Amino acid sequence: MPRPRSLTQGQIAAAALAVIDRDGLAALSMRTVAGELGMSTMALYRYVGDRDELEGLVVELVLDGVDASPPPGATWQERITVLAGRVRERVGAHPGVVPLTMTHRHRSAGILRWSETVLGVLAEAGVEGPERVVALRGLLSYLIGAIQLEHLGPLSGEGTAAIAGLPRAEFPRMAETAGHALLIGAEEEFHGGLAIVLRGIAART
Amino acid sequence: MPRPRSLTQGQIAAAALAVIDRDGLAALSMRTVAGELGMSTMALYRYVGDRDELEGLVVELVLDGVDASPPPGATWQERITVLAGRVRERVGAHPGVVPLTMTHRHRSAGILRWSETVLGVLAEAGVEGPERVVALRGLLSYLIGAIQLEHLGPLSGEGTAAIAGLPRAEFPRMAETAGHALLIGAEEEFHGGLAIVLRGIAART
DNA sequence: AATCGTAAGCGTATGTCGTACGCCTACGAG
DNA sequence: CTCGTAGGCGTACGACATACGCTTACGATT
Repeated sequence: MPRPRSLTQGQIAAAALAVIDRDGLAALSMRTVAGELGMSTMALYRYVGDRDELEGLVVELVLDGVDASPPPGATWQERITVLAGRVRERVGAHPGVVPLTMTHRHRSAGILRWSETVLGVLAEAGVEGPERVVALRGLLSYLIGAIQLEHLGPLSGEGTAAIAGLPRAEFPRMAETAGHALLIGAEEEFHGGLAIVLRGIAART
Repeated sequence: MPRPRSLTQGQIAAAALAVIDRDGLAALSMRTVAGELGMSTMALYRYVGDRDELEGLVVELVLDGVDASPPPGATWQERITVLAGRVRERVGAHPGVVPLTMTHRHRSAGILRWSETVLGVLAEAGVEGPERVVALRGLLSYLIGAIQLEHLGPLSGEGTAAIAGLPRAEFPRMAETAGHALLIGAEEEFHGGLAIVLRGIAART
């Protein structure tokens, strides 16, 4: 009977994501998103309860875009690598939302499906019971940390600069390591770390 | 010649940390910290350039409290476990600062010393060159992710509730896994995941 | 075709935030 | 005793989230 809604939550989320992608996370506000949609600020509150919920929708939009279907791959390690890569790729396409993903991760049905698929692959690999819980959480921990390190770590090269300027006498290993670090790309680093975790799961006692 | 400073940056950071520990991260503002110190709001700006710098000081205070001395332990795995545990313990004592640690991590000299020590232990273990960089970053990724998962994951049990209410038919593995998850404490989960990473480093090709 | 209840959409207002700017004043060197 | 410097503070401004109440478009009913 009443007036129909003119926008879906998906359109709201898309507008917010557009603001973040264009002007950065700091530019996200109820005003900017409303402006992006051509509505007044308060009209937005007919669609979302508060700013927090808006952020949740953005994360949902990004994370639900992750393909959770069982991936190709000869071994279970390859399959999990594909699955992890999908998350990294999708989130990496919108670096601004990285800080939001942690707090709103649980709202995404897509990421739950993704977890379900990962658990299936782990089961294939013979990982069972509590061991499988620990493996999944370990994998998730690495994935979260690695993505954050990749996108929030340098922060305009501040970190790299700090390490480069370290007193070599007091930090001999760091200085040496910084040299090696230059030879390694982000991609290689991510997959190298992931390979460590996968070897660790495979080599369970 | 001029009037001497009446406060150190350490005292400022301690006041801010007290606010966070008592009233949560959301309560942190220039006004509340100034109030905690018994000064006016603007007096604070004689000590810190802006809010961002204040946050950096808090992270520094927390992270510099991590003992970076070479730890006891028969094997290198045990030594790294002790080192990682120190960070988890220290940060876990101030859960409110967890969201700040990622963005301001690099400002802490203490965490650099900690990294130096970790690199030393990895060297002992025979991990060299670029392989050592990947191992350190992998370890860091896991540590960051695990700590965040531990402190931002449940968020008033919202995540657990969401998983518990999942349609069993569509998410058979998740349902099964949730059951196992109840048997595992946070401590056990953290060390289990860390053990995976350490096994993965040990089993390097 | 006329009516009317409902919810969409908006304008205004409040309180909080970070912080720019300028004044006053305590201090220690001369 | 004096005076330049820098510490400390009050006021003010613009941006923010959001509570509240008004107006208006719509579609189901008459």
